[in-house]
Amino acid sequence: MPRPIEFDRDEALLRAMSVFWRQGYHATSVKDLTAATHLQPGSLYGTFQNKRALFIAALDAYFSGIRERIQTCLHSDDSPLQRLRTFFDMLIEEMVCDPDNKGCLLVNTLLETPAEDTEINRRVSEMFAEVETEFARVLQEAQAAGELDPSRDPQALARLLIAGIYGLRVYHKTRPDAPMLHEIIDNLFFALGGPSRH
Amino acid sequence: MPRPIEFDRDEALLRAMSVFWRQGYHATSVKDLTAATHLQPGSLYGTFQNKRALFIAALDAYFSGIRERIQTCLHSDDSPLQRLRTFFDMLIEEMVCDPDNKGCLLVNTLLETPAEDTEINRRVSEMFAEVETEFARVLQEAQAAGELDPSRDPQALARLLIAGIYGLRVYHKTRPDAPMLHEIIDNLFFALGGPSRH
DNA sequence: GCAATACTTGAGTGATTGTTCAAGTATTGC
DNA sequence: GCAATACTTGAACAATCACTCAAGTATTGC
Repeated sequence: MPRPIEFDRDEALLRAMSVFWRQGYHATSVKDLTAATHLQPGSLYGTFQNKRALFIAALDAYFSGIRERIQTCLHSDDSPLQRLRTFFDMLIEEMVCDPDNKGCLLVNTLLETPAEDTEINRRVSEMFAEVETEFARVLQEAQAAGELDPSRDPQALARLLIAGIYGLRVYHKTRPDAPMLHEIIDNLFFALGGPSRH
Repeated sequence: MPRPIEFDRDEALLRAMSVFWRQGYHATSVKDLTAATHLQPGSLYGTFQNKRALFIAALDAYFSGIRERIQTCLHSDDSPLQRLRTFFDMLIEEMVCDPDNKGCLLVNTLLETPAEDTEINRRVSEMFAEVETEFARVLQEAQAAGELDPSRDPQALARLLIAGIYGLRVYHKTRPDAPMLHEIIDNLFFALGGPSRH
């Protein structure tokens, strides 16, 4: 009996995410959002409570896209360490190919959000914790395969790799140079034991 | 003949910097700035052109504080690698002790500023380039002292260390845990060759 | 066709944004 | 004490902010 919704909620969410990604939360106005989503303020607020809630929904949408690509990358039939290496190579490729140089919405959000905002900080932290767990799992596989010294702590090394993602993301902002970023990862993988096996 | 300025320009700048540091550029209003500096809008704009120029001045003030501490740290009479290590330990101590968990104004700025804003991005990038050069110099010393494999590229390793700073800064936002951050640096220094000598 | 339903519209809310500027005031050289 | 100088003040600016809501409109079950 009711009039059906005309627009695609998910498509609007993706468009909103794209704006937040490019500009950050504070620099994005509701006007920007209505323009990007082609939604009137009324529809926007009817669908997503308010600007903040829309932002949080955008964070979730962003991460679910990431999660997918991480899974396929870390479950290929390459060797464990090679899979991790491929992940970082892919990350660099993505960064370098982005003409807007937007970086990662999650990392940007971590630094834009004040520490008092526990909800957003917790949410994003948990997302990276999930990736960290995946990394640790692959590192354990590497130990089982004899690729990684069994005396090393996989969880600790997973944290190093996560910090490596952060490092890449910020470094890229200062100097978007693919070979140089690859070299940073070469040297980071040195920490996993021995020279890179490229 | 003219009436002398009543307030201390540098003190006002430091107060403004503190607000930008805590809240970021966009989240800081001119009202926040007048409140923090105890300056009326007129005096603020008379002294520092506008909000943006004040922000850039704050970035410079922030970095000159950093530069000083880096210099003393990297010129102690410890061994070269130990000096680098001490720098990172100091960095972690600072981060953990900050009750506001503000992070680094420069890193925060890098991620908040869109890539189109070349002026601010260039300025901050150059600041880190200066630190990178210092790191490379110390790493060369380490090679001369037999602490670092002479076949490694000091400049490349300096970039890894800079990325390490970035990594720490972001990781700290997700989990402010000192021992864990130290462990990340332990593992990062693994990449410089061999286990940490702590 | 007729209620009933609820999505869409966009003008309008008050608050806040960054910025300006004329009026007021304090100091100095003479 | 008197100009001359210029710093200080804060009200006021237009623009924008996030957000609301009554009016308009399209669809459905009957």
